[in-house]
Amino acid sequence: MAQQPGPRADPRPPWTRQRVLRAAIDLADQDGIESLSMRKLSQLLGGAPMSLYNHIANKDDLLDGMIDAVFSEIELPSGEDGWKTAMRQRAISIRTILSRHRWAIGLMNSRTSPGPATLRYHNAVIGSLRDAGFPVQLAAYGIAALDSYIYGFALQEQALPFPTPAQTSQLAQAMLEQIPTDQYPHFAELTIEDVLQPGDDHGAYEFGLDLLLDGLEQSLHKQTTH
Amino acid sequence: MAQQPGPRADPRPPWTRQRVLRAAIDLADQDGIESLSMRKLSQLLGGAPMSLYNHIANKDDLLDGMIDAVFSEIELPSGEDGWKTAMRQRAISIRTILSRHRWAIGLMNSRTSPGPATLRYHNAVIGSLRDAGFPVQLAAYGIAALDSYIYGFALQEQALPFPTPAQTSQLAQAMLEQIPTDQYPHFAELTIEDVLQPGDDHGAYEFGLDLLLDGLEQSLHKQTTH
DNA sequence: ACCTGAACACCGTTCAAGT
DNA sequence: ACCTGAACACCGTTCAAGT
Repeated sequence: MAQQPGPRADPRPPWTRQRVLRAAIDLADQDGIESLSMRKLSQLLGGAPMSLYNHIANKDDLLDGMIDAVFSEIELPSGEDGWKTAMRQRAISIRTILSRHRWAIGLMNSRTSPGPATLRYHNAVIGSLRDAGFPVQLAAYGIAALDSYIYGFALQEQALPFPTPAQTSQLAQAMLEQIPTDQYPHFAELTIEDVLQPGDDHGAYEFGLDLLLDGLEQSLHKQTTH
Repeated sequence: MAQQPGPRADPRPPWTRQRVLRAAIDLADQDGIESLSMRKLSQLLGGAPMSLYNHIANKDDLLDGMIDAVFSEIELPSGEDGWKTAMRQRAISIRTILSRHRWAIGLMNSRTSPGPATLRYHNAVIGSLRDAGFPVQLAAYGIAALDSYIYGFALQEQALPFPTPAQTSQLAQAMLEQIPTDQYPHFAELTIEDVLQPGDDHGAYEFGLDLLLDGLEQSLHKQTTH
């Protein structure tokens, strides 16, 4: 009986790269990327810091793996409902995922050795536009514009120190009270009339997104009718 | 004579907050934000780590000061040539400045105690749109869209590990050789036909920027003619 | 093949002591 | 008022030693 402890009995399952990555992502999700240290991670897994190096090369490799895991969470564009729908779904999917993995935003585009999920994803995104008739150059520009917007918006959302709109409003209120509002009337007005209003600003995201998508559609028509 | 050493003679001028911030920015510009440590900074200034704390409260305060200094470098919108020109100049100005201060990109929107230069800047940007007839809500959405694009584009440029297009092409070439290109044909095609071509892609930045500005102009007309 | 303790060269910051 | 050495609680990683 002691030889067959069953899957739940062992408090310390053997480490794998998968398990290490999962624990690292959970830690970063909960406590922020600045709390992710090799020492804390090993402690969370119930072992010594150096044991990690049997499954990952170093911290950089750890980050590469974490980012590839995040890319694997993004829904691939289906290609059935047209490029515009595909790009809108992509934008919304990334926003949702990055709200769970706020630490990932600055890293999604800065890893120089992309994993398989990252490559599959990028290939599908480009393919969605190319199949819809986008010339290579316009596809490149279009994706750069959309990605800039998507990651930039996420960057600004991540900058909010609290996840809920109510808490954010409260902080904005406190910030505003420390500022000489008569010197910055426009700033004060916009903060009061917009930032202090609750609501998760789904509107703001789609507003800019649609400006880009509609503009891209016009660019596509111009290029193809010439 | 020894009492009057002249400005160049003293190798260790007294530290001031100004001088500390300047040295910190220079260090971050040259070696990256991860190299900016209190210890290295104090060494650069020719003193002990703890001496820094006579001029700044802690590292967070140091970052606050650095970011406010970066905001002070951005040209304020003049307001004479219309909001569209003002916003385009703002976008180009930020891109130029963030190429010098790549470490700043992720921090511009995440500091919760904005300094005077930051407040003056934001107030001027909002004012530029409000004076042109933008309702508060549309100004807020418009700035959010533009800022997302501006910072997101900078984030992607910063992600490039080398500052010059030639070096970047070379790295992309090396990356591409390690990838099974037949599995990712769209990715390979775009990399070869776009990324590997030299040129600093001024075009890509203005392309997305104009999509947003033209779209914003249409939104403004719609709102004001109703 | 996988794990690990000790050690090294780093961090930011507190505290107490100097001038 | 400004500076600083020692100390504390942290880092990532190398190396040598275990099973």
